[in-house]
Amino acid sequence: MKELPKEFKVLEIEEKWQKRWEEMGIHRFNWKDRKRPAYVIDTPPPYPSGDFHVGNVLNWTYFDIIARYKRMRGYNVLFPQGWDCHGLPTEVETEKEHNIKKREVPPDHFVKLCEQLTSKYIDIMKDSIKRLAISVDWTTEYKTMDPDFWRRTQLSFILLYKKDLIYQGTYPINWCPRCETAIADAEVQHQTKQGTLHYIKFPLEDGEHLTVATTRPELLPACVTVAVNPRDPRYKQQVGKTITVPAADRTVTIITDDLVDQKFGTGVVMICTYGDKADVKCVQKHKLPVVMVINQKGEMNKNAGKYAGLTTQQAKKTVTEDLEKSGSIEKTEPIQQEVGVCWRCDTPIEILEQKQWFMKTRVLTPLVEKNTLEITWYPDYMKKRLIDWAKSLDWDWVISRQRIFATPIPIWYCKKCEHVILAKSDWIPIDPRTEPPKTDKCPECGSTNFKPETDVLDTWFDSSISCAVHAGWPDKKDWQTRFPADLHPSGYDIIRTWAYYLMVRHLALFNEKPYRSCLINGMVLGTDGRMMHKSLGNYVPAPDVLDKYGADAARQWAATGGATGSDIPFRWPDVEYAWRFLIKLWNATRFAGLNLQDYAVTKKEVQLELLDKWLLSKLERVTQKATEALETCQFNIAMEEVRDFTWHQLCDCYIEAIKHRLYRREIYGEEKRRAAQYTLYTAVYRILQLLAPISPHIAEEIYQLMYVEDKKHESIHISSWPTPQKTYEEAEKNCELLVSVIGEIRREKSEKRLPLNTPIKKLTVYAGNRKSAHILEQVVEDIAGTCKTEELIILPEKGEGREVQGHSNIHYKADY
RNA sequence: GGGCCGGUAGUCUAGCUCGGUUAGGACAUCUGCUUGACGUGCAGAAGGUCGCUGGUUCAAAUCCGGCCCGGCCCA
Repeated sequence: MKELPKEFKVLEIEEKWQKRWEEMGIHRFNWKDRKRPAYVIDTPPPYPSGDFHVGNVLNWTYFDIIARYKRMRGYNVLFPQGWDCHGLPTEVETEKEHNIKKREVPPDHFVKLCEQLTSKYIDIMKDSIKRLAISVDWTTEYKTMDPDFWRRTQLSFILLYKKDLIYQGTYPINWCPRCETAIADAEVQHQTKQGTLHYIKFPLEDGEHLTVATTRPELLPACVTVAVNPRDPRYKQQVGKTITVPAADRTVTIITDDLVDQKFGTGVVMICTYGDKADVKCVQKHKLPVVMVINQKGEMNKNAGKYAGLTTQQAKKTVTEDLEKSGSIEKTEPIQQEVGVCWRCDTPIEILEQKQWFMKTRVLTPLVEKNTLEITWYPDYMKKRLIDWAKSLDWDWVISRQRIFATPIPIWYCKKCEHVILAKSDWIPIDPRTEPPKTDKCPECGSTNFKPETDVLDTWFDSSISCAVHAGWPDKKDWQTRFPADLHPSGYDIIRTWAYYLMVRHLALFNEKPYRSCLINGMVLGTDGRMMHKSLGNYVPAPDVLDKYGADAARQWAATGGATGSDIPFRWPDVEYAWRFLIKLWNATRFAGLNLQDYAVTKKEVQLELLDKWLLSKLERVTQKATEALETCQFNIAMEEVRDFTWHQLCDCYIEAIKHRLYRREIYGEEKRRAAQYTLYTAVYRILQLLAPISPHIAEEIYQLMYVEDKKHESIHISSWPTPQKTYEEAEKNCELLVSVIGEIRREKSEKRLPLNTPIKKLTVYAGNRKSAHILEQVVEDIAGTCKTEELIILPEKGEGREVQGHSNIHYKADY
């Protein structure tokens, strides 16, 4: 057994073990192991943004704790690591960096530039992940931009196409005019914005008019009807009449629809192509004409007449001015409105009708619900978010994107007959933008001229097959033995995307749920209580924390910040407290080490004192509680149990009370010293084991110095998780008396402003009855030794003096 | 408008599933103290209408109803 150095050099130690673990390969999954059960983590591949913030620290710590815990429980843990590379921000940044427009260079060239940028960011994030000691198996690393990965994405497309779950069609979709691409419902966020409600007069044939309230006068050229609620008595007479749309050369017929809210504006609304989803519903229901007035860049097109060429903002202004001139505006008023915006760039989205590729997701909703309910959720109520989301979807998933850096859609079209040619599974990976189909002629018309599909796939189409890919699909024949994954971790903000897309895609492909349990983390809040965000100035980069206090402390903050699933405020004092605990543990084990130098580990029975049994019994309870807590992902409880036991039970109470035995064997004897040594040795090792999943470096460092020769595991992280041992219930109960008496004496010394090591000349304890007296007699040495008592008398009778808190029949008198 | 979550000392948080201990802890505050591992420490102290309200119960932070406030998601 080696002595621990006086100083605990956190950063040095952490770096050392991160390297050694990688050399040892203890985090690697054994693909051939048939003995140990596998435990598969569906690591969400991060998007390589180059940032690793404390929010990442939180969620990565959560599932790394599970990974390390499960390894110690004897599982063959598959903890893979991928990168979800494709994405619009990378395209935008690449354009900026090289001062080019993506459509101006060949797609394969642009993709190369995006790949370079992505690789740079992956390296940065990889460093942070390693510094946090996330125990991923780096031999499994993959990038969704690698052809070997997108081969799988394309294969999934082919399979779903053949299952008739993918179709092409012209439907309304969400469109980001800045990104110039379709986006899915999940990619639309809602913001409250200040808008203006315009009350516009629509002339009736008889010279009267109806007033329509709208926030989007620029859509007047797209107005195809005017609607009122069928139960609205104000407009009963007008239904069916013809009305003129101002600013557009058009008359329409007034209809009724239940969707119209009588209380909004005047109760008369215009239906256009498309102001919102309600318009879409109304147009479909009444089979109204579609008049697209906005193009893909967010500009008015020729259908907008004189407004063609203006942006929607300019058009809003110009139309309003025109209406004012003609006296068509009755009034305007400010209004708070919810606007759908693109989640990547905050640009208000438009609803356009376009030819796109879709996956049939809504037909799977009952299956999604059933499987969601079969999954274990931590915490349980989070399942509702997924179910509610799935049920609320109005449209199928639009999977085509008008971008470049993404997985190509493996489709060509016959130039002559428009026949769709789907890639065969042995053609992929293939990029239709640069490669022709591997066939001579169109199977329909025999033509040899093809044109490629230039659209690409939604990035979620890559990342939503991760569970199957991690398991080894489609190449490893036994991939289904590792599927579904045991754990899918996710923030609650991405349940509707990540958790949902995984669910719907794996169900569609394999008719099986992708994961058996789902671990949800909350958001990290800044010290001001608001969600941590760069723009709010309350942002803390992870390296700041790691540089100052190290990974073990940062991980403790993550574990103890709050209940799993709830939002966790970032607090420097918490990290500092965690760091102080590490120092405390270091010093306690250093004390143990110094006093264990002559301790020989043998199987020989030791004669345990009451206090030893008390500590060992408490140790078993902590073990049990920590185990139960980890089994249910209650990291805060697990850590607090270990921390509280170590700091208070072991250090403040037990160590202080055995010093006399350790230091003065000539008085107390070798056997009692050995019992204290055995107890210390056992307790410290157990603490290290319980702490290992949460603060892995310090646990390893102390283990390697003090225990490796005896325990012989290459690393503490592959030692077996402790199973419950014998408890001593009577010793626990009796020792509470001892602890109370010592506590009362300390309190008295404190009140009298005396140092704790002030000797007591004579201490007389009135135990109140024979039973208590008998118990205290067994621990006289502990009381005397801890409280520096020269003469100690225990009497069974009741007596005068200071009352021991919690034991009203016990009193004592101390003479100093 | 709907759904979900939260409201516990100055601040943050645990406990609520399954009602019963003096409501646990951290930070901050105050008072002391070299206990031969640790002042990065130790021993103490003070600080609470458990959002409000009604109900169930012998008993409610905990269960049920209503309301108020905050957050998130969705219309």
